[in-house]
Amino acid sequence: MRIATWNVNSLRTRIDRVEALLDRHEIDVLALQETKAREDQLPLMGLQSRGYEIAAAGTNQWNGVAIISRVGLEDVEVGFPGQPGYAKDAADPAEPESRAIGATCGGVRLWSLYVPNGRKPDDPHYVYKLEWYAALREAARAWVGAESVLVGDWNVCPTDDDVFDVTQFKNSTHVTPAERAAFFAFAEDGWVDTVKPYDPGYTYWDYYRQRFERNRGLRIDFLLGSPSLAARVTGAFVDRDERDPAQGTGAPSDHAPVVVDLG
DNA sequence: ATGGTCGGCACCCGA
Repeated sequence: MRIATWNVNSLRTRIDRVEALLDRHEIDVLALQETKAREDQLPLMGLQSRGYEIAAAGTNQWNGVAIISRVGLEDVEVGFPGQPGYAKDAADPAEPESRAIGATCGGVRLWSLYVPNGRKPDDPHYVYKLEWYAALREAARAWVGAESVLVGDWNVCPTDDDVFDVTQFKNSTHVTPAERAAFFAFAEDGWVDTVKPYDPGYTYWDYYRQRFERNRGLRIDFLLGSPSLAARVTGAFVDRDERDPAQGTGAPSDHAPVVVDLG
């Protein structure tokens, strides 16, 4: 079985690229982030004609996630237990908890995750990000004993090797000790980075300043497997060609898809 | 310290 994750930066804008990706790599299960589409806006025809089902949640802003599967899509769950929302102010209710969707596909429990960006280390969104990480870790303890995988845009560079130049991130999120600790806490619970042994390369390049052409990227998209799922991994790769502005039609997403094979 | 480029219920704001 072949699973993949991709921060697509608008599913409607890039539906042709999604379909081409599924075809090109014969992907069985694809997790998407930043779909920027409500359920009533999903482009379904080309997916259904290829034999895929889709489950999605979110708004048309940044927090949309989805799972596309041709090996079954069961027990769909929007949001994980205890997932915090973000309240813009005391009077407003927390925003909809739509940055995580889970499903069982081909016997594997998969979560498509978009970890909150955090904006700036002194921003309330940064505190929210750390709370979100802690709540996810707690919820994930219930899944680590089964064949499970946590995939998506984690919005963190775990080590300095995962940033093209860490000195440019002095007052930025993604590299702070607290974010890195929040990410590495998953390893303490048994979660395994399934991609790094096969491809430790960047997965994101900013649209500005020809960052892709100069290979000045970040590694922030991960597939963390439970021990029993990690034992099945036979290979993995980052599809850099999908990020190449010189290939394909129209602007690419700023993230590359990440693919993992299970034996 | 800026600015550069994307996307969307858009002419700004968040990534």
